Amino acid sequence: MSLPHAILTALLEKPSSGLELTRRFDKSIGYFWSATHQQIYRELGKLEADGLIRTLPSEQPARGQKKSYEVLPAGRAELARWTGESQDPKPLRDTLLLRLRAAAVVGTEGIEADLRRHLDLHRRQLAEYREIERRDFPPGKGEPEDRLRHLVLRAGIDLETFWTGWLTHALEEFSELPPA
Amino acid sequence: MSLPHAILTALLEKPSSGLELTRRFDKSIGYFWSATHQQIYRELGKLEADGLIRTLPSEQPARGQKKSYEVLPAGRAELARWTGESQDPKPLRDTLLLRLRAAAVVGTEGIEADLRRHLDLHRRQLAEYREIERRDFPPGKGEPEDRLRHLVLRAGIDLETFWTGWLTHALEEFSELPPA
DNA sequence: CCTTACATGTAAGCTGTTACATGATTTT
DNA sequence: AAAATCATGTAACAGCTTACATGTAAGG
Repeated sequence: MSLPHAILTALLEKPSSGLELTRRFDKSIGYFWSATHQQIYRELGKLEADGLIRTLPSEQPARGQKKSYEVLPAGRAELARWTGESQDPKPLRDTLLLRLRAAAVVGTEGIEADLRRHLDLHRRQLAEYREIERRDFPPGKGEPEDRLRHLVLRAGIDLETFWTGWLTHALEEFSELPPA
Repeated sequence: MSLPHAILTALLEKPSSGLELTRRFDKSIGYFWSATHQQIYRELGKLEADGLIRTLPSEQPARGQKKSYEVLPAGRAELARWTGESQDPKPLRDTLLLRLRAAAVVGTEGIEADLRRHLDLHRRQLAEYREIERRDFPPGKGEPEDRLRHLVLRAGIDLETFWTGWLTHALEEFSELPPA
């Protein structure tokens, strides 16, 4: 149950409307926690009902009208509590690895092209992360909050580096495999 | 929708009962696709209803009695189709990275201890994978199926290597951060 | 006006999680 | 005979996905 906390974090960084949040979940936040607009609207309703956020007083709510939210003290407290809590890492669930394991049984027909496609996607993502790093985190120390955010971005960079490396290796293996 | 295909793969590798599958999902298969026994029993029912698997003829089904399944030709065909299909990689969803991002806003209270705990867990997992590699994949070429399975295990090893490296780096950063 | 983009929301279905229920087998 | 373990299953709920519905605002 992390979506409400992802939204609280986003709103603390900057009060936003549902659609603005959706946009931000397609970028920075979405790099490690994705969500659709339906998830976000539903969760905003719950958070408001629970008294963790409220609509900005300046704007009057109406259907089809923009409605921005900000975090209340109770919301900040809940986020701090959740952040400091001990949590177990979730077991991995990766379709591509599963498909490779299946391919060992039913044959590799068609999967090599998709490995190439994934490699390309991960290379693009890696390039994007590196560009963000160059732009937002110039060499030098910076504020503690920036160092934490840089650390998170570093995880993204290292993960994409892993995938591109592993996929490259996988494709080499395929080129040595007997043809189907 | 990958659980049925994970089960088909497991059953092709070896016909099994629900509980045996559950055990195997706690080990090898579960390293990249986890599932609880309730998910497995429900899915076995669906797969049987869809004519993709059947109970072994030798055993008569009864509540509380062991009931083993094997894959039918239609099941193998469906697995081959799914394996060769083009699929997009799922966006990352990682709670630890989210918590770090939240910590940049609400403070790092309590999170450092959990980073240490995660580092320890990932080190153990890495050691386990390396032991499996040593035991099951001795140097030398081997059969194509084995090379594919080795490739999958390699992904696990490289992923755990990434996490241990990144967590070590993260803890170094924390030691340089001003105390809360 | 008409279309497009913006903005919020409803509904249904599927997947995953947690707690519990029931019968069979083995051990003490 | 009781207790523990094996094995399968039911029920309820929470979370995510997909498709659709509704209204507003801006540009041509």
